[in-house]
Amino acid sequence: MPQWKKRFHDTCFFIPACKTCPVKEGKEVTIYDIARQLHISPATVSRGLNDHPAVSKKTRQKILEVAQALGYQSNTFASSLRKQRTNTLGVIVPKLNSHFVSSVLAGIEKVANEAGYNLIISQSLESAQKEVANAHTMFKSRVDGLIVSLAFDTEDLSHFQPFFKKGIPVIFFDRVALNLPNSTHIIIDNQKAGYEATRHLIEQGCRHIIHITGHLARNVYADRLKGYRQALNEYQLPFSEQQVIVCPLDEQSAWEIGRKIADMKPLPDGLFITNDTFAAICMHALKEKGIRIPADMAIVGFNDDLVSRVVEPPLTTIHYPGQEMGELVARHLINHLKGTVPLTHTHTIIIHSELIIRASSLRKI
Amino acid sequence: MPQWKKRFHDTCFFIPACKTCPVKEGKEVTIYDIARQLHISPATVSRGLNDHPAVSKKTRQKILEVAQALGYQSNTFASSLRKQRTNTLGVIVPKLNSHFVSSVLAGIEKVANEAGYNLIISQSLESAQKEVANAHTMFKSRVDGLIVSLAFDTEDLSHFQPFFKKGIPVIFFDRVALNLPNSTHIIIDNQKAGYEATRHLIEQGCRHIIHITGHLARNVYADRLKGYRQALNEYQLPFSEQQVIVCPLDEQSAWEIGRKIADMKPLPDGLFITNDTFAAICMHALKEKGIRIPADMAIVGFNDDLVSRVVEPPLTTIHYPGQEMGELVARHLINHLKGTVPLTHTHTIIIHSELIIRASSLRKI
DNA sequence: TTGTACGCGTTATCAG
DNA sequence: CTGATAACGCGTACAA
Repeated sequence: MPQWKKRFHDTCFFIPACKTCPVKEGKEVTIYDIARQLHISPATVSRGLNDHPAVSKKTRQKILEVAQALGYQSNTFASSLRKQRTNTLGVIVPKLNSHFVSSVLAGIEKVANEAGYNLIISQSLESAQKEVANAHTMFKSRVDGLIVSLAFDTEDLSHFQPFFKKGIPVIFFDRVALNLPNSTHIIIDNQKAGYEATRHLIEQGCRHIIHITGHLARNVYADRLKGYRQALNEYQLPFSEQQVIVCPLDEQSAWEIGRKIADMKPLPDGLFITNDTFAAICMHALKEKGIRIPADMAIVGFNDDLVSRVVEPPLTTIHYPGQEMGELVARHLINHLKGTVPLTHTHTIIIHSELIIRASSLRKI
Repeated sequence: MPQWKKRFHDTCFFIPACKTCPVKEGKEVTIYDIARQLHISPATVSRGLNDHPAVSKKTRQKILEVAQALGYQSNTFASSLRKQRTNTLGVIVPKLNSHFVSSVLAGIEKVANEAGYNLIISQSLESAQKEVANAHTMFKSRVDGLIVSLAFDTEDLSHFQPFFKKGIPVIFFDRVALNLPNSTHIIIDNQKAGYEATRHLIEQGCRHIIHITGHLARNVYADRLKGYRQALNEYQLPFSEQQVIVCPLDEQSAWEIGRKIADMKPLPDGLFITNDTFAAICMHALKEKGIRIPADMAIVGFNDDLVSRVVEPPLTTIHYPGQEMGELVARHLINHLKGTVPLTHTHTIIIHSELIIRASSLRKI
């Protein structure tokens, strides 16, 4: 007698209707329980549950019924152990607490769910060190694929090497690592966005525009700066290093820098800030010092976060579709995992972004 | 010869220095590889890696060295399968995109990490239906414990039954289910908070205060309403159903209701709104209609979200410590899992909250 | 202190 | 179409 049948209580072995035996209290229901119930082999049960073509309609039907009746739940661990795949995607983002990021996550989750993938989400809280820890956890969890938006100050990317070595696809969005070979990036055209934001300010009559941005190791900030300079250049406005303020884009520095700008002489007449929340706080600090927005100083932010619609005056900003980006990222990764699309070469996808003009930058010239 | 040794390449079996055999390219490193390298049994390796007391310092040392050298990663699936535990906690929250929630998550993550637990996070997006799906996923992922803050409109709680049946602890925070037996809840005193917010408005001279809140099936909203009524009662102010507006607390209804309130006759002189973002948008809508805050109408929000500090005027609100709450929740759950603390009876922990007074409600009486 | 042998629940392979 | 059997990698009685 095969080993697995031994688990069956002796007296019940030939009594299919015995409800007490196959499902022991407190024990998980397994394919063996189903198999015993139907007097077939576990192998057939497994096939039936996985829609294997080589199983008759009738048996499949019966298997599903009994599975249902017994409340069977496939054991992911056994399955993952055997299949060497987890059907899980990892996601590492800088912060969960932003409109953009949670839109992206919603998009990723939608696509992942539909494709039968689970998600492990973690935030680096803008710390490279925590990002390394998160990547490590993801690797240990043996995710089938990884989706990343880099932390503020990540420079060394070696924590992704294990993934590359093992052939686990890594795909970046927004805060990407373009110099990394064999990876896919999904971004907006940050240079263009920076250019348009700056040009808009210039067209509104600004001549002395300060640019506040984050760590230039991040593509998003470096490219927006390029766009800013391109616009200045095109309109033959002077540029000096002092016009660019690089800082951590957190709440505290927003207050500090807002106040510092209010004291600048000559007072700048335009601000291009790469973060809405930061811009909102700055604006607040400036108004406290009696500076009128946009009359004295026009402001453009970035991200179209909710806060941009709530501050006074409403903030001109750059909008880009988070949900869409998330869906695209997930779809891309999953297609690759399913072998539909080879992801061999470095690949960059650029999605649309647009300038949303609101009162914070609109003024008569 | 034991079965596992067979995997070893014949010519290498007695040659410990052979680097090619034990670690096959593309293959995972297992405890067998380490065992072969050291000519000991896999059992010893397993014990060594798990700090089992019955293993000599010397062998443990050697095991760790080789593990390090080979880049060994314990296989979670095999381990979980064997141990019947996953060392994973599930977290279901309504929305990731809020200051409060992401603070809580940061707290949970901190404690969970320290205790060696992994996290699976998912958002219900305020939909009961999605919450059910998420709970199901968590159950299939066989989390060791579950942390939940309920969605807006969840009424039926049967999706948590499988957890209770299987003895998996479920712990609620903020949006809890107090009528559920055998579960722990961590909350603030919402009635007290509601009372203090309302009393503050009354003390500022408000006599006709509107309360805007969410679905009263949720404890947080029901209790705040109680507090609101308690304050009115105490100051012998009249109460009618029309003074309470129950609505989905989303962006769109914020605009609508803000405008509706501006047209009310008589115009109310105070608003107590159970959500900062909603309050911020409302305030905006009211100001567009020429209503002065706080002179014509004083406003109190809830949550101390970042937006409350950025709107104009800054919003009086209720602050409660998200990070602390998260740490407490996680610590409680983990203590229970480790068997330190029995979580048998229904148990409620109340943590501190406070009214933060800002300009939106401050006026001369 | 260490080794042996087995089972956790699935799935892949091979043989009917 | 179905069954038997052997892994997947780990942890642990039981034995030595």
